[in-house]
Amino acid sequence: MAHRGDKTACTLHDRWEAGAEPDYSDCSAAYHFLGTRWNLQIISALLNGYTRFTEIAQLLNLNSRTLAERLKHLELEGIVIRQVRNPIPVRIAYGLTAKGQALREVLSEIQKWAVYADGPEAIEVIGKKNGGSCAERGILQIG
Amino acid sequence: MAHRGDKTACTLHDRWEAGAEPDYSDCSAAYHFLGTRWNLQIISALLNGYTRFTEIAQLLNLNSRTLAERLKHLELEGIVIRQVRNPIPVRIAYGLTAKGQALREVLSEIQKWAVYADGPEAIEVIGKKNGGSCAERGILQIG
DNA sequence: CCGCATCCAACAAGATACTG
DNA sequence: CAGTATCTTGTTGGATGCGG
Repeated sequence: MAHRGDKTACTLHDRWEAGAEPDYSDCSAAYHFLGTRWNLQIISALLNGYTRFTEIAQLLNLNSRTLAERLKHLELEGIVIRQVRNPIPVRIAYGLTAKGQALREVLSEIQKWAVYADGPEAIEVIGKKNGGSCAERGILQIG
Repeated sequence: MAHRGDKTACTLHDRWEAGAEPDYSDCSAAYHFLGTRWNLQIISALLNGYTRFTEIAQLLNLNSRTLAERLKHLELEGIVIRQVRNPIPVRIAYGLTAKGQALREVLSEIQKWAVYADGPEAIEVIGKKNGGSCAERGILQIG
């Protein structure tokens, strides 16, 4: 996942120097982070009160290796806290920092979008599996 | 179970029909989609008015193979439209459907979060506008 | 047992070259 | 310009195994 960094490198400064608009510049880091697989789901699980490693792994059907890796990243980002609750048997509780909890707004927006996206217009796709063609609906406007 | 090869035209509906549990929320499909690499950045670019293939590729430092793949996928999801503007020389304009534009709210929330997240903790980076070292603080893991 | 590290197969993304 | 073909590299995730 380090490919892009080599080229684009430090996004914030580079974009400023390049004269890019603040619109895009500030959040390429956030996009990259949120666009990393499982991060959204993990945060969602934590927001919903799940705190244990294996709980989350089972909930998301995620193997332990990847989960451990993601949690470590999230910890380094200051989004997740790791608390050792019990030494033996090992009991660890994961939770969100303030910065992590601030993502609740984002996740909430995503939920709203998901409902909208599944609701009005994505209804006739149900005949999947067979034809395989997924999108045939009339599409609307262009930016 | 393999969450791996989801790349093949796996739509939102495919996901929940495949047995994604609504346990933690009913939008795991949306999480999966938004959590797919490059999708957020591509949508952001489109929202910001970029319409051309090479434009987007350069903006994101993304190679053409992956960009083509992602755009095709986004088209199948009904989020992106591909319009042929000129046959020769080939001129194609990409844009967002209504469903895609509805993501503006989500991206906007992400921006807000990014500002907040960079604010209190990564002040040094934001403070200076001219060149120099990119990130002292570890928040921007980009890479 | 629980959390996590290590090894390894499978797949996704990058670089480059090439077509219309 | 907008892709496709192909080869190479990097990342992901399952199996396994270990320390506590």
